[in-house]
Amino acid sequence: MPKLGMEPIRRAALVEATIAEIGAAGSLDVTVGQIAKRAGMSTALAHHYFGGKHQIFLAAMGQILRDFRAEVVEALGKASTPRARAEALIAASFAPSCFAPATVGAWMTLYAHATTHPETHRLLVLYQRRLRSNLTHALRRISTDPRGDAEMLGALIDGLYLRAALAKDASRDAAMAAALRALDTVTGALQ
Amino acid sequence: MPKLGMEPIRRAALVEATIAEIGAAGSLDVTVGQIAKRAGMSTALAHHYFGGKHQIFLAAMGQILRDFRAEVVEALGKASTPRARAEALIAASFAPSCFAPATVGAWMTLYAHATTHPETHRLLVLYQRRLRSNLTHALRRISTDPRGDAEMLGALIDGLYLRAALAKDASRDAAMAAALRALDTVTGALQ
DNA sequence: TTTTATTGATTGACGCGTCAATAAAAAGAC
DNA sequence: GTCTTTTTATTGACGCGTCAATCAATAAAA
Repeated sequence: MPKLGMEPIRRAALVEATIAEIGAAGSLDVTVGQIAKRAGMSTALAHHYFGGKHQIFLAAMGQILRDFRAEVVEALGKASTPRARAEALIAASFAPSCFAPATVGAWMTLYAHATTHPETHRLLVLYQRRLRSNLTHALRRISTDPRGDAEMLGALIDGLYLRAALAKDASRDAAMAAALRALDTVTGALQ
Repeated sequence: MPKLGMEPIRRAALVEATIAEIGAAGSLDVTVGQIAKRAGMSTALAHHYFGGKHQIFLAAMGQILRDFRAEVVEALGKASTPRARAEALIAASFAPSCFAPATVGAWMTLYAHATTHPETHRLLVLYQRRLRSNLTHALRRISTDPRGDAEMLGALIDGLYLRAALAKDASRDAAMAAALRALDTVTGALQ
């Protein structure tokens, strides 16, 4: 009983199932069969709509980045001062959703695959460029070297996230506190 | 023509071949067959000496960490002042050998697998603990908060490495410079 | 003759992607 | 308003390749 206009629904279901399956497995060692099963369809249909496994994964990673971006813009919207903008960026980077198993697994494999797959690499640089741009803008009035400090803070956020996400006792708060402390140090002279 | 005492030789050859193959592929998507071929033996022999693929990879990652550690202790040996020790740790973390394709690939997959494989996770925390310990010791006399600053610097180093290693134009120098700048900031008050 | 070294061949499983077939909705023909 | 055709949806089955791991067999050293 083919209902028309299923394509967007199926695609969304597959992306969601992919993220869920990545979270359950903790890695990208997930088969198309598992994903299709969770999404309630056959493997053939998954291939029909996406063309291949790689494209399914790419869509899933893109979705995760889009979700993260939504969280960022929402947090930035509530911030009025430069300082609040910087804090919002940090808070978004260490939001609970970033520590969901699926998100962590996706990020780690994003890193691992960035070295080989150019499309994956493009997704990663997109994220990094946006974060740097946002941080630079936030620091424009409260740092003596917005560019350099933004680069430093961006790398620090990634490093802290890496450690917190991989630690068994997900120490979200400690990581966020460390990032905020660094922000204090950076802006200390102008505050 | 079985020569005796081949086991350590074969194991070393397999580990070396694994690292080389990871570098060539840029990821852990490497088969036992490829590794064995590069090491000049049959897949059966590789299994005979290591028992399984996972153990071969684990041995290779352990070797990479051991190589890194050797580089660290050598750099630390040449350093006499606390400041020089901190600089040596940073220099070792951004040494050219850390940017060899094989090393980058191994690190990224180490991160990716740490979420699932406990043994891999143990290797990672071993590295992190050592780096933090070394940094804390180096900062003991030149920072007002050696513990906190060591944690921050460690995360910063990881984050900077992550970005530099995955950038097409491997910007080693810039990353190292950023880390040294952060060291300046941290020790500024006591210098 | 026992232990160590070594491999070709094989097995068993798994997974991606394809294809033919089925079914129903939409669009066009008359 | 029926009949036909095309488009969209959907799946079971399967081919083809890959790969990890095993085994039986061979050969030399102890």
